[in-house]
Amino acid sequence: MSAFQAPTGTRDLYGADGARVEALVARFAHLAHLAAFGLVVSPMFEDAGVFRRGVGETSEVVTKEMYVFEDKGGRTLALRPEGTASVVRAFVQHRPTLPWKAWYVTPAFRYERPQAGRYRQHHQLGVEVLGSDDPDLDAEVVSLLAGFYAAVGLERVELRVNSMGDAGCMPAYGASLAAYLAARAGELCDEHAATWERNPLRVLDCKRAPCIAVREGAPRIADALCDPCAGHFARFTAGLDALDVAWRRDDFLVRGLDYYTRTTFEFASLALDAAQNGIGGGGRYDGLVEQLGGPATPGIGFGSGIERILLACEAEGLASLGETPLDVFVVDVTGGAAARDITHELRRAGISAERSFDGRSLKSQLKQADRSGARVACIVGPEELAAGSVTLRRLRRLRRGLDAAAGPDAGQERAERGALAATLDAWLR
RNA sequence: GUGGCCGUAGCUCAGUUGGUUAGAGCGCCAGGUUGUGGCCCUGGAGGUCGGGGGUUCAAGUCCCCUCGGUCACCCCA
Repeated sequence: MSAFQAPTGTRDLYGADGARVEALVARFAHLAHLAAFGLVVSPMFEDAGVFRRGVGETSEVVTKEMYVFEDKGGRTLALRPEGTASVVRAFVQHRPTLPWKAWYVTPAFRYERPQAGRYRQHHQLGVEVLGSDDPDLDAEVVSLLAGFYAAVGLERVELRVNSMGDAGCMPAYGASLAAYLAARAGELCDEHAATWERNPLRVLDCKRAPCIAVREGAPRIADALCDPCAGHFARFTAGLDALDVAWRRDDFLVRGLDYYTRTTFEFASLALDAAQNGIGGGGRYDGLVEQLGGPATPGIGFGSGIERILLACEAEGLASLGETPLDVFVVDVTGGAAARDITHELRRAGISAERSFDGRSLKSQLKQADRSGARVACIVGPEELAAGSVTLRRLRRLRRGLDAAAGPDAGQERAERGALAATLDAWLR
């Protein structure tokens, strides 16, 4: 047991996990660029008020789980529990031209008991668009996330969508829901029997049988939407159809952060257990910019959890995600200068290359080459050094079809040092 | 924050009613083969038995506390 360990609920991602994260971020960045999103990098901590007002005073993410601390200047700061509030704060501060389309990758911090797929530091990929309430944009944003999951290789993903109305129709719906719940408050689960008055919408989201029974007879959001909100939702879902994004309406989809209006959506992995199967979600937040002191500006975005995506990939058996075999392993038993120079030369030519250090034996170096997964070993011994050449040897993934009886020298040949990169290009093609 | 289960080598785990220098497999390093990896053989490194306290002649083993992991609830990515 080492003296220091990663803090509770945190972990180190490295090796195969590190490669997977790299692949996820690269694919997301690529898709974001194709859709004209620009990267935004914001501080991981903010004035705690940014999250209190931005995420919502009543959300549990803020009331129970936020990492709040005082710095040496007496400022009350908080580690970001999610990405949207910071990006919106940056928008209000800098006022970029509209529409502003930003993507990000960020750690997020929540103080809670760790569990499968739930950590005190997790990582999210996301986008935000400020400055348009066009429902076609909603479809574009959701389509981006759906396309990302598809590009990663996930197939068992379900999209649920809903509309939470706006400041015009939501208060009336909240009142009618509250009136309905008041009449049946005794039938709710223990948790919500105590809290339904403060946030009646949360009852719709409850997974316990008593609340599920109660909500069956509850007023429906769909019936309560005003004409503009209903029209917005209809255009949004028509957009999803046009973009070939499969979706399912869920009247009870009520997300946990307070800022959502109109469009809300959630992607769940059907390969994961229900407890932590949410891999990404988001929605529209047309009042958030004002909440943070900016001019009335509509916005929409999503966040998707990298650790959850990794779990979903594992559950779907996508083992090869991020696997990028090394091209060449340089084996040098003449002192290391040749390895030093050849790896440099290959890398400059765009060929990935590794070598061993510390003057290991030929056997040891070849063993390392094998283990590295490299496709080709480039061997330099005294003979090659004297002749100005190298020996190229196919390693395991290039040896299919080579007869073992053909001898130890099968699948290898000499190449001139001067033509090395060109020869390897042909081998690796 | 509440509850269940679990902490022995880098990893997966054995370790008898408490009894001498705590073991195996895998992995790692070296050698067998001073020019050929994967298979095989031999050897080696690597452990304050999560930490602290207690009981005992004696604790990996029993008791208490604590830290950590894991799973579930809550909530969420």
